[in-house]
Amino acid sequence: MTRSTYRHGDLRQALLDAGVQLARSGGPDAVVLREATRQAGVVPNAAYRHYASRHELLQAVRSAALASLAVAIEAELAAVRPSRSPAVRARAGLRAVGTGYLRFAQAEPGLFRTAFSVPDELKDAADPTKAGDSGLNPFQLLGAALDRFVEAGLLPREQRPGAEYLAWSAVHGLAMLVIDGPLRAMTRAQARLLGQRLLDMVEQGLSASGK
Amino acid sequence: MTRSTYRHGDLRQALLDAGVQLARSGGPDAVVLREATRQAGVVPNAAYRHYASRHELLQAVRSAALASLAVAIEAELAAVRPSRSPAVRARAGLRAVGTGYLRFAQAEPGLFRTAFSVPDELKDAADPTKAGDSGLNPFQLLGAALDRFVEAGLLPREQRPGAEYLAWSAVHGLAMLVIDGPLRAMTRAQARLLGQRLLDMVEQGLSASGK
DNA sequence: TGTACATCAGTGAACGCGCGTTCACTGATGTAC
DNA sequence: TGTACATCAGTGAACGCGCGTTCACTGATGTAC
Repeated sequence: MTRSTYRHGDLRQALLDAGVQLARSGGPDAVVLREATRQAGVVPNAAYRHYASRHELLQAVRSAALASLAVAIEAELAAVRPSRSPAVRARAGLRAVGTGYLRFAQAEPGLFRTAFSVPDELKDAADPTKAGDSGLNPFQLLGAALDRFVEAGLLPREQRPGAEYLAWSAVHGLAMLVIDGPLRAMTRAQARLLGQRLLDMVEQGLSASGK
Repeated sequence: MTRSTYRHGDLRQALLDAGVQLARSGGPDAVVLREATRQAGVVPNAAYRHYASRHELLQAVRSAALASLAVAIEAELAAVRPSRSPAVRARAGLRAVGTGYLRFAQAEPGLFRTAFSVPDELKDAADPTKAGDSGLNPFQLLGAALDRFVEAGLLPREQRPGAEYLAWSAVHGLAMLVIDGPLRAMTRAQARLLGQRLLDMVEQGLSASGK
């Protein structure tokens, strides 16, 4: 790519876009600084005007990937058909979060893997660059869904703390096995079916009061 | 390392051992052919007498890692205290498989990550180099535990197919989040507790007949 | 039991690769007067 | 409205790095006679 202008215009954004594109097709290792500058039509070291290092660019890409995931979950939540019963609504909401997560992983495996490589400490999670349109990041969206579970009486309040890690584990594990692991030979339909069964399990497993 | 003999003795095994050591401390990317030869006290290209490529060495390391995982699960299974009730035995067996899996992930994160990088197609799973002392690989150990679940009447027979993927997902996801992901700041005790809660969820979620 | 020889495990030197990063620079832009 | 100048985004050239892999070799070992 060649430019007509000497100045690029918005190289910072162009590098980020290129980085996202690289992550999309090859995961975190594919986010190569030199390749991003190539795609932006710029000499390699020009990147250093905007990012202190390759690592910093990768972090920006990661934030963008997490934000995309949040948006995917929000889209699924928005599609939940309303219901008068709070319990039905709560179940549908949790299911929507899980479904959105799994769909995103399947549709954008490269971004998904990037989002969870060299990860956040949980405390960094509040960073707004990782959020979706609602201003919540994926983890917070899950938390909110579980809060509604408690309010609807589907989950004993004393079991609420940490419940996001349980639900998250199940869904995250399936995502990893399907996109990158031994289940990657599955068809999309098989994976979707398995995803729904998994969400059944989580729902049942969370709701049932501890033994 | 220097040798007194011109011949190495068992370079193939020495390279594998070095590879395992590298994977142990740095995951799959750390399995660097030149470094393995360095540790074996041999010139880099000597490796090609025994492995066709770096990739082939990595595959051998992966198999070894899976076998270690199988052994860890078997150890947990062996520690299950006997019970006359088949249901109690079945529950304890499944829990042992999950616990062994999580313990291994926590104790040997590098090997764990290596075991699941660039993974098997499921059909390759029968390879005996990936099995533990029982001759079963981790996936097969899980399957056997679930068979006992069915026999004990804890899982409807028609829900047995694919159930290993559900249980596996949950446990695998937690393992990933804890060793490599946003939960890696957790203490070992916290992680163990969370692991037990997760296994509760799986048990409850599998047993409950579909809604 | 001794010798000739084939085998093949390990050597030595070198390759090309693409990467991240540093340096001193140049030239377009926008601002101060 | 026009000119001088500071700013700083992007350039050009180069670095050292460690990697996987190929080549022609050498020399210890074990076997055949």
